[in-house]
Amino acid sequence: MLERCFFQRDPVTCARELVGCKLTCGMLSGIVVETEAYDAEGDDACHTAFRPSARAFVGGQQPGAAYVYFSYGVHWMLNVLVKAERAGFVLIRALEPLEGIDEMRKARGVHDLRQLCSGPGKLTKALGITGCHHGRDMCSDANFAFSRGPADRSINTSLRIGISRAMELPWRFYAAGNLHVSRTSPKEGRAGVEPARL
DNA sequence: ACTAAGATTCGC
DNA sequence: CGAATCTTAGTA
Repeated sequence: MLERCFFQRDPVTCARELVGCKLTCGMLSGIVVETEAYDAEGDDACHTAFRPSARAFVGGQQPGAAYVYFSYGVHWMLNVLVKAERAGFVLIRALEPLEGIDEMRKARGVHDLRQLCSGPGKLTKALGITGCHHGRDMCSDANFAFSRGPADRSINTSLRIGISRAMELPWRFYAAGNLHVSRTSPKEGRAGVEPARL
């Protein structure tokens, strides 16, 4: 399982390095193939910019804590709190299904592997992640944690998806060429280029 | 109390 | 392209 110090770095670094790691939830798991970084300061798209409860979460929880919220009255979104000199969240946007694929198919009601976890709302449904996971410490929970992935492949960068503020920040990271990414980039980032920092 | 907006997904 | 459906937060 990834130790606490993994999450004691800035959100952009954590988001990029979580791509390729494995997410395990009970008997189910998948490889993280897409993430986004949200910075608790100076990022108008981060929940901390307009939600006092998010600021309280950042202040009161340890790095590695799961930040799970309900979106559009329909879908759960999984984030991980990261904290160093800068704090923020990493949104988990897509997985490549690994273990428990039949369970995921049952939970999602679709058979196609590419449809199981190719979106932030899809993967929580597939793995059974809900509000009861909110606040759980992913550095000490044997049933809900990240671990090192197989090998690192090349990672691409793009603008974040589905937000209406701070749209210029290239803080989305995804495994190049992976079939389980949520969708093609709004504006394709160049592989190997360092993303902008604050 | 009432209203608005939202890091999405699916179906028409 | 629009509905689904609910939580948080701002305003009265």
